[in-house]
Formats: sequence, C-alpha cells, structure tokens
Amino acid sequence: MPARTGSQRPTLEQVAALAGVSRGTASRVLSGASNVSPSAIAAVRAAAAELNYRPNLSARSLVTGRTGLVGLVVNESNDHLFSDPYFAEVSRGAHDALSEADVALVLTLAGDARERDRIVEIASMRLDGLLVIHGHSDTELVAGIERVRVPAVFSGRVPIEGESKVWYVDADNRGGARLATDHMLGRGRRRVVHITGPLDMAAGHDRRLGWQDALDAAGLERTEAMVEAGDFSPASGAAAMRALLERVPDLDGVFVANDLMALGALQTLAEAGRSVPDDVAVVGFDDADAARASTPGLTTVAQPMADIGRRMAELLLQQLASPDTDPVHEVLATRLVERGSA
Amino acid sequence: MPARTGSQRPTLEQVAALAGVSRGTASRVLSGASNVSPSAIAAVRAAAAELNYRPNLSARSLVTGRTGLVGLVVNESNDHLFSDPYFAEVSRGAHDALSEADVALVLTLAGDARERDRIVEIASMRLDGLLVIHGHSDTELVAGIERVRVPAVFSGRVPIEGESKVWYVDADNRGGARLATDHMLGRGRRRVVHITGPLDMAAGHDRRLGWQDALDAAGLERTEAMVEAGDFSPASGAAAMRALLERVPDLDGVFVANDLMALGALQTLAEAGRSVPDDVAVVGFDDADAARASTPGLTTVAQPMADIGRRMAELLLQQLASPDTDPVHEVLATRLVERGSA
DNA sequence: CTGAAAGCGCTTACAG
DNA sequence: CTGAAAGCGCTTACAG
Repeated sequence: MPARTGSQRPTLEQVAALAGVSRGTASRVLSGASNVSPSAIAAVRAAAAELNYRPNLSARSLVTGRTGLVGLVVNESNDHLFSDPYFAEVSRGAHDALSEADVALVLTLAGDARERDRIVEIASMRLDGLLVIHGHSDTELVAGIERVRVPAVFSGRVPIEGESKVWYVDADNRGGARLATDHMLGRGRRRVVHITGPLDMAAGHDRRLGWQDALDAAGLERTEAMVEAGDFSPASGAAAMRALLERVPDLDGVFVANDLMALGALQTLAEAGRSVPDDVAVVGFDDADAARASTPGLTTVAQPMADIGRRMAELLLQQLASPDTDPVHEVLATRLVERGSA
Repeated sequence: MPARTGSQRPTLEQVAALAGVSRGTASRVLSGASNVSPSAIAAVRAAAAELNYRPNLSARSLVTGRTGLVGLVVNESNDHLFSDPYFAEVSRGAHDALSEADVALVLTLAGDARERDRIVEIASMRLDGLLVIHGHSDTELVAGIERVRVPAVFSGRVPIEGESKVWYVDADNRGGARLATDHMLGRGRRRVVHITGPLDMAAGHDRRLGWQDALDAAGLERTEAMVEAGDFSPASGAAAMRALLERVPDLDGVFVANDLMALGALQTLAEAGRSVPDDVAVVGFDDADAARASTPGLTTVAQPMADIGRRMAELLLQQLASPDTDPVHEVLATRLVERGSA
C-alpha cells in the first residue's frame, strides 16, 4: 500500500477492464501505437475518459528508462544573475519547447561547489538531460557532466577559449558589441571606453572583443586604461564608471556589457555632471526592462533570449534522440535598440 | 531493455550481492532504517560506494507513491512578473528548503488557461505538491488544484477577500504600505497619492489598503482621484504618474506599489520638472536591484522574499506529512529601506 | 491486431 | 536483525 493517502487513482488495468481489452492493448492505444483496431481505440479512449485516467509516470519511466525531466541549471553564485532577465527569458523559451514534448523542467540552482556536485548526482538519478544557463565558465561542472555522461546543452560558449566539446547555443555577443560601439563611433564619438562583464563568462569575454573590433577597425587608439571590469551588477557599473572617468577624463562614449551596469554608470555620470548623451554616449546590452525605465532611455543590444532557450531545448531533445552525435553549436544574431542614451 | 543507451547503472541487487546481503537489507541500510546490524551497514555502504550506486528514483516512486517533485507554478501571463526579483528570490528560498529534503522543483509556467489546465494535469501525474507564486487571484487554478486534491501552498493571500481555504505565506503588504506612507507623512508630506499594482492580486489590493490606513490615521483627505492603477511594469508606473500629476497637481508624495513602477514614476516626475525628493517624495516596494541604481536611490519597502519561499516549502512538506490538516496562513514582516527618494 | 507474460528497480510487511 | 516474496503500474517483445 502506498504511503500517500487517497491515491486511489485508476490504473491502466482498470481502464483495460472497463474497455474489455488487455492491459497491453490499452497501453498501445494510449501511447498512440499504430497497430490497434479502431474499435479498441474507441473503447480504451472512452474508458480512460470515464475513469479520468492519468498514467503513472514513475511506472512508465521505470520501463522506458526516460524520466521526461530535464534540469535547468542556474549558476547563481552571483546573486544578480538570477534576477537577470536573461534567466527568465531563456527559461521561458526552453519551457515552451519542452512542454510541447511533454518534458518538464527541474530547477537546479548551483550556488556553490557542493550544490554543483549535487546537481550532477541528481541528474544521474532522475534527469534525462541538462540545460545549463549562463555559467561562469565552470570547468568542474563541465567535467562532472561529462563524467556521468548526461546529455547537456549550454547557454553561452563553453569553454571560453579553444575547441568546444559541449553543445551550446549563444547570442552573437561579439557582433552585438561591435554593433553598439560602431553606433557610437558612427555618430562621431572618438573616446569610447568599455565596462566589461565577468571575463570568465563568454558573454563578458566576447563583448569585450566586439568593442575591440570596432575601435581597431576605426583605427582608434585602444589602451588598457579604457577598460574596467564589472560583475553585471548596477553597483559594479557605477564603480567602474567612476574609475574610467578618473583615468580617461576625455571619454565621450561608453559601451557597457549589460544594462544593469549601464544603469549604474548612468548614475555615476549624472553625479559627475556629465550629461547623457550630449557629453557621453552610453550603450548597454540585454534590452532589459530597466533599460526602458531609465532617463534617458538606454540604447542597448537585444539578444533573442527566448529563442536561445528554445533552441537549447530543441538541441537537447535531438541529443536525447540520437546520442553520441558530434556537439552542435549555434550562434544567434543580436540587434541594436536605439533609445536616448546614444 | 530500456530505450536509453548506456544505462548499465548498478542496481540495488548488485550492491546487495557485492555486500553479501539480501536486496531488502541493502534497501534498509541505504534508507537509514534503524533495525540493521553494524556489519551489514558497513558492507552495504562499502559496496554502494565501490559501485558508485545511485538509486533509481522512478522505481522508488512507484512503490512509495511519492515523486519527490514539487511544482513551482508561475503565473506569467504578465510578462513583467517573471523578471520580477520576487520570483527569483522566492524560488531560491523554496529551492533551498526543498533541497534539504531531497525534493526537486519543477518549473511550470501558467501563461494561459490551457497551460493552467495542463499544470493541474501534470501535478496529478507526477508531482507531490505545488508551490504557487504570485498568481493574479486565479480562481480557476485554485479550483483545479482543489479538484485533483493536490497539496499546495500559495505566495500571497488567496482569495483576496473572504475566508481562505488554501495554505499561503504572504508578506505584510498592508503593514509595509502603511510604513511607507507614514514615512512620508512623518516628514511633512500632506498630499501623498498612490500608484497601485493589479488590484486582483493580494499584493496590489493590500498595499492600497495600507496607504489608506496611513492617510486615514493622519486624518488627511483621501479621494479616488489620488489613486491610479498600474500593472507593476515601469511603463505603467510612468503613465500612472502622468495621470496623477494632471489630477492632483499639488501632490507632494507618492507611494508606488512596486519598484519597477516607481522607476517609471521617477522618470515622469523628472520630465515634469518635479525634483525628487524636494518637490515630491517617492517610496516604492520590493527593494529590487533597480531601486539601488536609480537617481536618487529609491526609498522602498523590503519584504523577506527568500523567507517567504522557504516557509512555503516548509509548509508544503508539513502538509505532505500530515494531509487533511486545516490550512495554515503565515504573514511575514516587511521593513522600510531609506534611500534618497523620500 | 491482440493477449499473456516478463520485467523495469525498488520498498515493505511478513515470518523467522 | 534478516531473507524471501509480493507488488507498485507500466511497456514491450513474443507468439499467435
């Protein structure tokens, strides 16, 4: 007798009995097999409806070896990441694509090393695969995933440099950053500095490269003094902007690696008496809600976040269907959203 | 043979064989039962470690009747809700409490009626219970949950008015709103208007009541013209602020039902040439990241979001352990966070 | 097209 | 304290 009270849910056995067929036939009907007679189909469907039958997924999993569960791994050692719209949108895209395949998303937060190990363990026990969001390039997690051989797709290129052996979907961060910087250069800015994201994340690393590309292509001077690192939080953006104003007093543009930091930078600029966009142009990245609410509105680079999630899910499903395929990598285009700040 | 390739994971049978005991005894050791000999414990643990044994959770669920899976229901028919920090923090709190009990969170997004039905269906098939976040007072969802008798705990009072038959954990929205409004009144403001959240959400409804409480207690005039509804988005906050400035030109304070809308209101005030806090005091609600990044910093009401999630999880676990208990309701305290805007 | 049967990997009274 | 056995609810070759 199950521990759970009131679990007198109808079983396939009862559906079959009511329909006057065997359990095997009932199973075939409900799983949509082709080799069943029309009369059996009708009888079983009617019986299932009458009893309000819902299959016991644990029983199904036990025999199929599939749980219909995919882990959504969020590396939130950094508090700000989790409230980042990126997480929300990518999750939504993944959720939608997975729902269509009757696969559910299990939320797994990887705060520290202990939790990361735990995720790999949980994955090996009850998950068909993993969707890994963002992830400060986490070599341990990648190693753990490879060790237990659980299918996985990452959001963002992994690893940051060198050949990738894992599946991933990424936005064209480098191209987007180039777009942002070119936009300012095209409007006459000549001293465009950069506030980076965490450089151990592909997004941080690549956006920096895009900024470099633009400056180099324009033949402008580019020094280390023109770059200051942030951690994607508003406070870090404000601090980085202060450092840059100190080091490069004649700056007239700043490409900030995300919107949250750009908001912080905007505040610092206001406090320093520099008007935006007249004195200094500012472009962020992400097209976050907050980018719309700032004064002036933040010009930013939008990435197709929901599409990234959707493609991640599709690639995982594909990987589940045919394991041992070579890793697939996809890069999705970004676009500039002009508002008032540049 | 299971469909999944490479699923030659060791079974309990193999662990038992290696340990030289029966499957039953191995099971007892691994589940921490007390009636096992020390030597059996040692042998089984060693064997499990050597084989790197991980229990098959589907098999366990099949006999226990418990899946160890709890659904996190997010009503995101409103886009902004999902990127709200509330979601992130509550989820994190719930996740942490649940992890300790080896229970995993399944993300379920309730975008439309169809998805809502689907959630109830999924719940009845594979979830032990439901944690429902925010939820525009969704009577259909509540009805569906009661119909399939799945244990659930809501964040936020349900229903908005009248006796509640469901379990919930809520922040003291009314008290917090009172705190916010009193703060402005205490500093000499006399015309404090209010931008509400969706009034079909307990948070929106109760925060409005708190604002009323404060004005009434101070014996100040309070009219319908002093209230404008928003939907928790920055844009709606900006629009509401415009309407209020029109109707109540001599306003000197505004209590905004959340920070995102407060940011929008701040922008409108700036465009209208009203300085904050000199001309108009502004207080938000949530203590969102963005509240720190604005200029001036937003004075706001913080609610213990992670604690709400944690308590929700604990109450659900309690409900699972002893079903048919009377519903429990918990209200957690809020506090004022002073920054520059009031 | 269908039924009978085996089996997925576990837990849990039951007897001893 | 332990083993043998039943059984959780499904799917899937297999034979017909």
